[in-house]
Amino acid sequence: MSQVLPLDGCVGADPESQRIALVRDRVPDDGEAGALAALFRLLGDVRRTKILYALLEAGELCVCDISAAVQVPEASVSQTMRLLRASAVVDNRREGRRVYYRLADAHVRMLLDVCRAHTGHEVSR
Amino acid sequence: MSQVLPLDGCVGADPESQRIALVRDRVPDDGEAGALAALFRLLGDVRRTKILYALLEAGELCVCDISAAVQVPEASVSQTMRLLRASAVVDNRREGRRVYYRLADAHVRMLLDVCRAHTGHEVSR
DNA sequence: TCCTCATCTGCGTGGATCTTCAGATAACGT
DNA sequence: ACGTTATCTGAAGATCCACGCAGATGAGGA
Repeated sequence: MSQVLPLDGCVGADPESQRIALVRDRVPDDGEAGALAALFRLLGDVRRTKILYALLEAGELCVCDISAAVQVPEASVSQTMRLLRASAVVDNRREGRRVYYRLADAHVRMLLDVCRAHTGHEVSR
Repeated sequence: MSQVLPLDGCVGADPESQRIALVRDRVPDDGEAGALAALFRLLGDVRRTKILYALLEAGELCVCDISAAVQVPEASVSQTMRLLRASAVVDNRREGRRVYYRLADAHVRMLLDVCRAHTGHEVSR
């Protein structure tokens, strides 16, 4: 493990440093920050991003449909969906030999919308 | 480049496959998906996540303040901020020998809020 | 001008992650 | 029960990226 930082530099004993101490206490700890980062990292892949936006458009798709929609081998899609489902980003529903996937909740849809808005490729609705 | 997939599997010529074709056209292309994924990936790191939430709390912090708040060497913070600034996730302002960073816009703040809400660590406001 | 402090940059290494292949499992129709 | 189709799983190889050090740059004060 890394030793505690000396806390030198421009930080002194002024009221300013007390403000920093307050911020330090409110910053997410390793556990929470890890969970938050894991969610973002899950969305941070071109293939997964395409799949998620396909689901955002279509509402519900099975593996072979996703494969056709984003031009990715079915085995890869399946593996990707496992990751997304493990982190509750998507839900699944079995119907016969097909497994249909959909975005898990409104939070995920909101993340996708806000991100697209930020990058400027906003969709005219 | 990768050859086009055979499009076999469960996809036929039914109206269903036409729906899939429509979805395929609306899925972000490699360029846009790359930009979207890059933004998410940028947020998908424990260190960066902590820094961003620190900025969300504090509003504006200089490199040495961030270093103290998240317990990370200043050089590492500096390097991290360069990445975040390159993708317009944060803005910076120079004042004397200090450089103050802040979250770039409301979109970023919204992403952080929604993500925190999804992981269940919601803040009481 | 010289010195100090805050910040920035380049490089090498280690670890984590994505991709693909090949086979296993599950469900349906006959 | 058998064969076919859709989906899932495990492992190996290649790739990418973060981390930390060590030195460079820029700004301010004496």
